[in-house]
Amino acid sequence: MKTYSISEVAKILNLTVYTLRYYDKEGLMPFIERTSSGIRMFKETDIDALRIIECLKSTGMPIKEIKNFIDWCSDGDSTLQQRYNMFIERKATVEAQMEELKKTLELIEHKCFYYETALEAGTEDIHKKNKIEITY
Amino acid sequence: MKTYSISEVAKILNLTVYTLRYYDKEGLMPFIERTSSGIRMFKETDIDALRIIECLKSTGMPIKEIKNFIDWCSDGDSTLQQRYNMFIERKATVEAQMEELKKTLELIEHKCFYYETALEAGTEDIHKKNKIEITY
DNA sequence: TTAATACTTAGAGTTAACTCGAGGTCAATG
DNA sequence: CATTGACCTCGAGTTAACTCTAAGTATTAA
Repeated sequence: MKTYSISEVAKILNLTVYTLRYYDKEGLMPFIERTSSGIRMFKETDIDALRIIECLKSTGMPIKEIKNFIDWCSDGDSTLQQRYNMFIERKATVEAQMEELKKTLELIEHKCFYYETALEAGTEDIHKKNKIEITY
Repeated sequence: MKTYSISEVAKILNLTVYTLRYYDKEGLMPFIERTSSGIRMFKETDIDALRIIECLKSTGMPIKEIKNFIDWCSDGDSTLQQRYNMFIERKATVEAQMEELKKTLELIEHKCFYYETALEAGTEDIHKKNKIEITY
């Protein structure tokens, strides 16, 4: 079974070796095996696990909470409910984030339009009722 | 014209007074007027400006870059192009973030399904070809 | 066999974004 | 006229997530 070095994994996942070692130090990678001389050997399944970690991270989950999940995984079937609950909760937060982003995008698109017309007019004043105000 | 105190604005925008003062310290609020005794008086337009700041922040823009934008606003029409470019760029990053989130959501939904079936079966083993592996 | 290269650890340093404490001012109320 | 509460500044402290340095080990290539 092929294994990967830390720098190979860093390249694959677009992370730095520092970050990977930091994750290991924080207990996010209890599954990584080592050579007799202590060098980490990453299996394909380890890389998949890291992808899940990255996925959770991208939902804004702090590393300490991700560690809880990793610990539950090591604990086996007795923690299935917790893990399920966690993903259901994550699903809700991501959906909320998408809603947030949608609103953000709308405001930004409005501003794009605002500046487009201001550029055409050569001045922002066309958007101001009262020309003394500055609109941010 | 009605004005608001810092604590009122904090309540409206769901921020702390500490955060608002921090933004001011960082130069994000050069437009806020003060009473003769130095107390900040927020106008409606100031609150709108803060909403834009929050919007930019929610796209992941660091405060120093938001400050650039605020400075451009104070500089007037000569910076219209920069500000337009900035919003176009923000639009692109938000769209990329939405794509990212979509993928994240798919993975999470997959995991919800994974744990749902595992819970029904009472064990995670049903998902494993090789029952010795742990799947994270 | 020696040089280069990639790995190891422990622990210190960095950065962003708050977050707060101390000490002070000011306006209103009993 | 003293007290209360909301405001002020300055600067220190906190936290998360890296990011890096130093000192050392292991593997390969000439």
